[in-house]
Amino acid sequence: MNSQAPTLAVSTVIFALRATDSDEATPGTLWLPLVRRIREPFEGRWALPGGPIGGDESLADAAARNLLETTSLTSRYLEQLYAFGTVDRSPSQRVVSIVYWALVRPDEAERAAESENVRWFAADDLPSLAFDHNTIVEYALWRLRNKMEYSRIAHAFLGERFTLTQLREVYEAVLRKPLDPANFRRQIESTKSVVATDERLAGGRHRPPRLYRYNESFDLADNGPLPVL
Amino acid sequence: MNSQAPTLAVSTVIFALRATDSDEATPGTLWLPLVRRIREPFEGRWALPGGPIGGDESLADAAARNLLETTSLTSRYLEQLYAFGTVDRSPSQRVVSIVYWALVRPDEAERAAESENVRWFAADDLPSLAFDHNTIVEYALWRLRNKMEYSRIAHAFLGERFTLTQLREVYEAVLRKPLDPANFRRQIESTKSVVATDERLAGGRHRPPRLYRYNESFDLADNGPLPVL
DNA sequence: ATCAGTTCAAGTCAATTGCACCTTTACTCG
DNA sequence: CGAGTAAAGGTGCAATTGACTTGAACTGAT
Repeated sequence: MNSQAPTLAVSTVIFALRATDSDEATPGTLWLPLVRRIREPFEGRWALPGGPIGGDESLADAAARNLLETTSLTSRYLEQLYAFGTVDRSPSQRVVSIVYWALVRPDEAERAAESENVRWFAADDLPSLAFDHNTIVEYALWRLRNKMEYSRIAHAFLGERFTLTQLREVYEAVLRKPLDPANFRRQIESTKSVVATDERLAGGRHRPPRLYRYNESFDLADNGPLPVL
Repeated sequence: MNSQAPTLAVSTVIFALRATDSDEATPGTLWLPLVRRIREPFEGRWALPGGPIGGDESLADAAARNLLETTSLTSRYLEQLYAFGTVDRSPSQRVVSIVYWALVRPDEAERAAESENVRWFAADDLPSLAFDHNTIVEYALWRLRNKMEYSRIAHAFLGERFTLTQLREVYEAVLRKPLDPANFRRQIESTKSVVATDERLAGGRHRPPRLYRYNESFDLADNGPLPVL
């Protein structure tokens, strides 16, 4: 029996929407940045960004800091996913990982410049990752898709102003199914989660769509009485 | 800056339904067992049962073991709630608590004999607890009530066989609102989550209700692709 | 043995919601 | 100015929900 105290760490699954490189017309697919491990175990393999928890920071703070340090990313949406702690998830050493998931907007995503040790991957087409990180990403994907249907987190993928078509395309990319534009419009408008501005987006070869913004006084996440992160 | 590694612990919020002592007719209210702290900090105050994680057990195993050791309770339903880790939640020492929540059936609940250091409390009427445990219970209550509406966890409060009225009383006790018996019956039957047996419950001064059992091939919790606990 | 009381069980109906499809409007580009 | 395109708004059907009603089955008391 190994009576050594487990090591505690935080990791983060980051999601962003990016246009598929080859085809500009496709609505966009779900991507996530991974970092290459530079030491054993799993040296050279891709893994979720993460690290230890500082003595003077909360768990969410630690997740955000590790995110910034390893990928230069910041996020407007960060939520705890799950604590993973089976005995065999890391060889030789017992590690308990408290995993967060984050949504970043396109402008924020630009900061995660690809390098030798940071690369974006399509969420549906990942390589074999270090530790149990494939399992973790799968669970995060399930949570994202689940939460997409009963909350308004989709907004965290977009910038300040957006059209309803752009918002719908976020849903379509994450849920991987087409949505009826008319019904989508009605549903979103009925929730009052967005506010119409009097601006419009010109440039397309069609009627210019109205730009919307978030309704600040609207709970996007629906996480109950959780202590503020 | 305190660079000491945080201490890791598991705690569990346990829910059970018990008839209100004074009035046998009331459908039952939500209760949870607490243990009295026998050392500083918060010596003498009531707290959630919990303890350290052994080197050879998973997080859920640790929660179940601590549950058994401190309250003699076992549970058929145990799910991770949240990891709490703000810096100031415990004085003098940095503690990260991975909290589980459990549902126990009436026959299981009997095992938690009240003693000097274990006592049942009504969920809506708790004293001031140790650490941030009041916050934790509040969040667990929110999760329970939330999950009650989209999953079939209510069954975890009942024994092998039960009437639809008993099942409805579970919902009424947890959600704190009366439900129409006829509509409730229709909804439950449409989900196929229960199977009618040909037994009936005799003894009441009325038409004997049919007994039902769980549908084993039905996912009660809807927790996605989480690794099996 | 009959009756009163209680609860199970099944059915009705109106209101609401969700979803598929259709029409009109307003703009850009050639 | 006309063709093309997507926004914006509307219509109707099907499924679901909630309030209510009715009849059946059983126990315990008279």
